[in-house]
Amino acid sequence: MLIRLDPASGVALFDQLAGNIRASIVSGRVRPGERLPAARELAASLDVNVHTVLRAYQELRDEGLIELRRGRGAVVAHDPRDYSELTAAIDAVVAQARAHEVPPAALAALIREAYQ
Amino acid sequence: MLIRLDPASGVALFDQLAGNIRASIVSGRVRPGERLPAARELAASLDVNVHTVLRAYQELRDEGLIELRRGRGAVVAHDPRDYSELTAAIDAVVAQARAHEVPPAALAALIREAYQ
DNA sequence: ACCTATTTGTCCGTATGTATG
DNA sequence: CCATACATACGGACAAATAGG
Repeated sequence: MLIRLDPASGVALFDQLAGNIRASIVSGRVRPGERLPAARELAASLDVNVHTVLRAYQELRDEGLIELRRGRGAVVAHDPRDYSELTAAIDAVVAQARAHEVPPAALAALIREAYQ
Repeated sequence: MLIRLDPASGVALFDQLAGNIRASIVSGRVRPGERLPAARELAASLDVNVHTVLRAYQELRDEGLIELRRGRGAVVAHDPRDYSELTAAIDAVVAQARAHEVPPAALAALIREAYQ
């Protein structure tokens, strides 16, 4: 995975990194099930702190793009299949969220809560 | 604001803190426009690290509950709304997701996609 | 069943940058 | 100009889950 970071770009390193990896995933250059480098490895090779990589990874995890497990590492998530009933329910929820101007992150938090 | 944290609870300190403040906001105990204590202040009074408080604050910011500005601090966002229809739609989506055994991460990805 | 290495998760500490007032 | 306060990044430490021998 070819990643270049520019500390003087104005955009945070962890965001540059997340953006870089995100592009690789959505473009299909890294495929579902594939494992990303360990955070400490990647940090060393990019010459940044582990926390910076972990924050990028956690950002991607929150977006559902990768899965993080202790001892296992970061793995690109499998594409969610579409089910018609589910997508209908999703459309309804999104419509409501839009109507109430609820931002995506808040909606995600509400749903996570409801899930448990 | 009366906050108590339990380091041995199993749930992360920053999550306990975010949950505590979130409850205060949605219940109306702290009102829109009201300013939360500065991160370093709150950290000192709770005897935790500044990062822990900042992470909790940023979690709430991502949910749209508070606004963070350098030099100004954390302010409760002002948008009193009725969420009953939204929560009903959320319940429906969660029920569908459960029925189809769609994990939370995948659901979040689907909703995020539908949002755009 | 046990131990060890791997890897993320959290927390602490410190330093510097940058927008606000 | 100056104090305030969040934003980012670095470093170190230990915990907890996972995988493999």
